[in-house]
Amino acid sequence: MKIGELSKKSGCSIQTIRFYEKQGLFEACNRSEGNYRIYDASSLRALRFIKQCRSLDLTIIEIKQLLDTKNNPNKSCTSVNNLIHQHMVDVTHRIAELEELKLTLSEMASACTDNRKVKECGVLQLLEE
Amino acid sequence: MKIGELSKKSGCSIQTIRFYEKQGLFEACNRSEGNYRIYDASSLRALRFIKQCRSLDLTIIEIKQLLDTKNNPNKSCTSVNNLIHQHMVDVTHRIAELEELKLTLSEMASACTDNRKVKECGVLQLLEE
DNA sequence: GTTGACCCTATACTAGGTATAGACTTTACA
DNA sequence: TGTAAAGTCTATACCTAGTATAGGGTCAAC
Repeated sequence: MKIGELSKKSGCSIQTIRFYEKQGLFEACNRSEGNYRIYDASSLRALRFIKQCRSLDLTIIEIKQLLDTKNNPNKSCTSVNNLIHQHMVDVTHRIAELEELKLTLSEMASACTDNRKVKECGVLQLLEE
Repeated sequence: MKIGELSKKSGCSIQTIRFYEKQGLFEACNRSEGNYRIYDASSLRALRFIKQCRSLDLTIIEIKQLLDTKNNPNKSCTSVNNLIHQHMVDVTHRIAELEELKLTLSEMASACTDNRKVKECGVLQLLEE
């Protein structure tokens, strides 16, 4: 199949597929006589794997490491477990930050009401502090 | 005061201060004979305002709009209230996304234990799906 | 033969900075 | 007075994970 079909089947844009290839994440594939990229079912599986990882917010470098690990079936998978665990820690931390931000924003919001003038705006006054 | 002192007092790096100036967020200031930037107390207040806004995750464009609004003291401050409100909505939404991600990650994590081999790794198997 | 859909590469752009290189200015000290 | 160190200047490149565009080539149908 050509890149357009792979794009539709995978849900990745054509640009993204070419981008992944350039990043060394997605193997460069065979080309047709006219220099078109030609993919098969295993390309689709590989791309879906990448997409799954991205949906977990793994970085491209981390995904590369995962792919590397996958190529050594007899090694220990500890690094994979660690990666997931560290991500959970990071996400938990980020959530806490955002909760705090939300609180600050709600305090801001309650410092003012509509229909005031800029010079009386409670929000702007808080921002000045 | 020179940029180094302003940097220390504001907590913004020197690069960041120059970056804000370039973005039109922070007014270009007077220069010394040797072309050094010279700031005063009002520069510090302005920079702190910007820093407050950035700590709320307001974008540079949004901060510009706030600064613009501040220059019209007699206009209504509705746009300021809307900005804060919209940010709360965005943050709330982002938190929900991250909570979902966290759940997915924890399901992933519990699919495997350390000391397995890569080919038996429960995390990798989930990622293949 | 020409139209339209598809594909190619290369390059620039996004946000909010950070990091360098190479040069100039100022300050401190001997 | 000379010099070394610290501070500052501009310009440029880099970061992430793509997205957008320009300018061209390929392929199938009509």
